[in-house]
Amino acid sequence: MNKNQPLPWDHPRFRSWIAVGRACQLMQQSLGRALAHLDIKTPHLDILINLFRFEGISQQELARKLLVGRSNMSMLLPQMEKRGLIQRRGDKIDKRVLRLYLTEEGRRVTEEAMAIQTGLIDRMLSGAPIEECELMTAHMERIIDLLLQDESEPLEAVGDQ
Amino acid sequence: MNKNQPLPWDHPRFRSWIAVGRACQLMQQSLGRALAHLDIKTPHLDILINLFRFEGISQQELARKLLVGRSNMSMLLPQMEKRGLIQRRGDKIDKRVLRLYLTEEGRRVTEEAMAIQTGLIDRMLSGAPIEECELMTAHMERIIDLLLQDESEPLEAVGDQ
DNA sequence: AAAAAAATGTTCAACTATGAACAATAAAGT
DNA sequence: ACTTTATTGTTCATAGTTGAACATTTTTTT
Repeated sequence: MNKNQPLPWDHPRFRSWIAVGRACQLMQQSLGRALAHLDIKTPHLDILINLFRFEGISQQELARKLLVGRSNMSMLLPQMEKRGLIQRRGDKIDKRVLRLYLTEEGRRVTEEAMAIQTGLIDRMLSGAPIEECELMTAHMERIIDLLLQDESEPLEAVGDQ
Repeated sequence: MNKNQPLPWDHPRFRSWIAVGRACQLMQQSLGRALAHLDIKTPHLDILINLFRFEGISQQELARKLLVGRSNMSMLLPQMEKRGLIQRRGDKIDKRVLRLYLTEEGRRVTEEAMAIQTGLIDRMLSGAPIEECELMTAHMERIIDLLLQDESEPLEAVGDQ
């Protein structure tokens, strides 16, 4: 089509997003290493944090919040239950759903892991004033909203050339 | 330790980073869907973009740029070569290294895929003025630098309690 | 020059994540 | 009440990613 278009790396938004992706990737790796001594990995922490905040949530709801498939939860949760971090109890009125609760041990591990994660994030974002962080949050949440909308729609024509 | 500490979701930097992670996750998924008709996936595009920019790079250098292991490249590159997107030629002076080049087909696919990706990014970041994008880039690149430093060091005590 | 150390790419076993097919239960339609 | 449709969680085959062990080649040390 249009040759001599500005190359992507001359495009501020493109460069910006590439950097975001790389930073995420490295944060994930770094957090994984920092969590090793607690014998949990980052997917487990994601789960624990959500249970800490939304106790009694169902597996389905949890999967939606984490943007993963239900089967993923079916893999991870039983193993976390065996490790004594969480407990699964059937809902009394709807016998299909399993509701999730932290054990005492789970709550302890979660608090410690969250302290580690918060410490890491603080160190990494120490150069960003609070207002700039909140601005970033706003941008990211807008992106999340837009993409969740897109997920419902089948996506017709992309690009208007 | 300290009970009654402010919970992480009251912490602006924490909330900010969680949102960044979710946005990345969704962007990845969305880009994957938008790329399906080209018969490539996001890891392939990452590779293609880097070859587009740094033609003649070695597998090792490419792996470092993408923050993945060498074995990953050994898996993906031969299959991309069979698909006719790239070509691997041994370095003349160092017989260990394989240098990577785009084929004509590869360049064509890369340009189309980059247009799709740029379009998606533009749409998602349309609410963010250029200066804010560049500010974000600066923050992210600082994080990347810090984390790459950390990777070298063994990481001693975390947290100052 | 010979030996030791390092670097590059490959292979392989282990682990993770995913989506489709499935069983059990609930809700809606008739 | 009975049938159909939808929802929840599980299982399984598939595909992607990783790190360790390895062969080959280069660099450094002796």
